[in-house]
Amino acid sequence: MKVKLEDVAQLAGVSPTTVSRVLNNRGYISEKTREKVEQAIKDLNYYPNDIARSLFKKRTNFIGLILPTINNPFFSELALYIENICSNHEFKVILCNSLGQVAKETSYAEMLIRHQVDGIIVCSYNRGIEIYKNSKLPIVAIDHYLSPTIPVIGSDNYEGGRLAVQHLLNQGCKEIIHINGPSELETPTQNRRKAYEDQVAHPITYELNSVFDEEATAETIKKIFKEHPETDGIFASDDLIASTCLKVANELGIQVPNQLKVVGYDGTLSVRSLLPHLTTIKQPIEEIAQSAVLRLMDIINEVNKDERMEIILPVQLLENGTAELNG
Amino acid sequence: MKVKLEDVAQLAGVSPTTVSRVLNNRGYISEKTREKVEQAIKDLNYYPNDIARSLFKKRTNFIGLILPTINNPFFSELALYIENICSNHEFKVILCNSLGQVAKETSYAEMLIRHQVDGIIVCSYNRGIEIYKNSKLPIVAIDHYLSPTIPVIGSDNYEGGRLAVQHLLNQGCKEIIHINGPSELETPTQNRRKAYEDQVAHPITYELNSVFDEEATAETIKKIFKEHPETDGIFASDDLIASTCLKVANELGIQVPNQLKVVGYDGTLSVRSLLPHLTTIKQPIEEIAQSAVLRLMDIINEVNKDERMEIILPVQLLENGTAELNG
DNA sequence: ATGAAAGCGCTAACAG
DNA sequence: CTGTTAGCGCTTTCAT
Repeated sequence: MKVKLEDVAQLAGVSPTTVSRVLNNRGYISEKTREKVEQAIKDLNYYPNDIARSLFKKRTNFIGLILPTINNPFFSELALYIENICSNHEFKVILCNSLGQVAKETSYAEMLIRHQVDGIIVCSYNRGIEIYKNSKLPIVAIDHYLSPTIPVIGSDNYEGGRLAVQHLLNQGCKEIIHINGPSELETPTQNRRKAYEDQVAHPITYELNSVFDEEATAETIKKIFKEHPETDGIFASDDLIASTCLKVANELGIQVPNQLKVVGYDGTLSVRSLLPHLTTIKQPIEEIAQSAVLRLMDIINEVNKDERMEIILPVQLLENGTAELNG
Repeated sequence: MKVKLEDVAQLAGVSPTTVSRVLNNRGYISEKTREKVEQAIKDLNYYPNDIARSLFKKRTNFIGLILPTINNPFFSELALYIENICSNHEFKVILCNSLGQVAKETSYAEMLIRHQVDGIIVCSYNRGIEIYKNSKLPIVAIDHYLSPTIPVIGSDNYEGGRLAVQHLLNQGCKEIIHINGPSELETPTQNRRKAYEDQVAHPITYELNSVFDEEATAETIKKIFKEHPETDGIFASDDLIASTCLKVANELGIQVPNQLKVVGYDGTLSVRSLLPHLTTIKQPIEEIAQSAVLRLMDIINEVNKDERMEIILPVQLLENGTAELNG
């Protein structure tokens, strides 16, 4: 059997209450008693049962993190920062990969509620998860509008789009095409598209319906070059799509940046390391993580509960080579 | 207040036991009663409290996943599969990024114990975490020997090293250099090095002491070219290192694969997508995840508890271009 | 400065 | 087929 608080009390010759006091540094305890108890804890190699504690306290110090897939440079970097900040605040993270499936996401949300998590950070792509709206659970969303009562953290997507397209124009591109995810998703990401459309005379956006299917992405890109051979600039809504553009261009013998300039989006550490010459818009991922966690904790602790329903952080253009002639 | 089982019982006009029976499909319940209860559950929007349930059952259905950093293609892919398989088995995953720090890893392990996780999957690089050895908790390790009682899951590192070096030799390399992590870590990864040393006449291995510091890695690689300008082949112990080799070679005007051939290791989906021409050794990451989770569940459920202390899965050479003249 | 007792929300004997 | 009761391990009034 696992050793429990009562065993410690017995060995130390005190009551369970006293042991609890030592554990939590609460109330008055004589130095002698404290030492006895601490010795007993060591002797028995005792670890408090946080499940029992949570049951009593109605506070688990767990938060749920729901994202489409952790196996994506943006989400894994975000998750790293989120988990780190949480761990600094004594919070623990339950990882949920929704895989873009509504059913999965719903069942994760239910699981988290049943497990009494103190809050949830959502960065999924799914719409219409009613549970988010009905539940009184503290929730913050990253880059997605889930409901009017759920704060959104994100970066300045319009400005990011503007920077990307402006850069391509500055570099002499005449025929710029935009590639983005499905437009029916209500995500601030669509602001990248809006910025693009506001800046070019005849905007042409290609929509990907499965962002995580590289084959399909490659096919779409091939279609672009077939349907619009005059294309000399591509603004991709993320770096993975941009990377696929480079690959397809390479296969087709199109030279980058001479014949085609490409700007990506996200600027994760992984992509900057693996694809150092990709010009991209860098999101402030660490700041997004920080804001999301702090905002969530505010809601959990009921401070500034209803302030700032939207936090927008600045982005940055990284000129690395795929969109510049003189690198 | 949160609605609890008792509230459901009251509304349905039955005892808490009956509600519990409906919830768990245990024992005999009349159809009428079941319907009443289910209606009450719906009306109250009731979700069972898994914390209370866990306390009673002494089973949390939580497992801890300890890895150096989720922001790494290998670990994030592994984590995706692990979490997925767990979720299929009704297990939930607590994410822990040890950041390669012994203190962090120890405190994570303690946290997991206090939270009564049913088991832990460890893929960290840290040595001498005593807690793993002392605790009676079910643990499996991925690619690391933690103690004689802890099963290890990994792929065939010696064969992987052999394949990589043999390939470089077949492609005509005369002076092959190996880059690896610190040799004092007792990881099966060192078998990649051993295979290399067994196959070349005058093995030269450069050791990185901080695998996750790209700057330092780049410096080391520059040193290689300075100290051994005759180098015409590099076998890197992971793809990120290989990628840095490509970058440095590019900066130095060394042509790949003409003047220098590079073979990496891991073959993650991310790297294959971002760096499709990198020749590498592909680890069976999904199978590793599957084996680890199933082995852990066997230990948790006390079946085949002491069988198979080491599971070694096959690897595969992916010829993509950085080590072949005719691609 | 310390202890006794009640209870967090749920489940599982045991009765009936 | 359903209810009563005790208890999972801990914390916290309330006494003393």
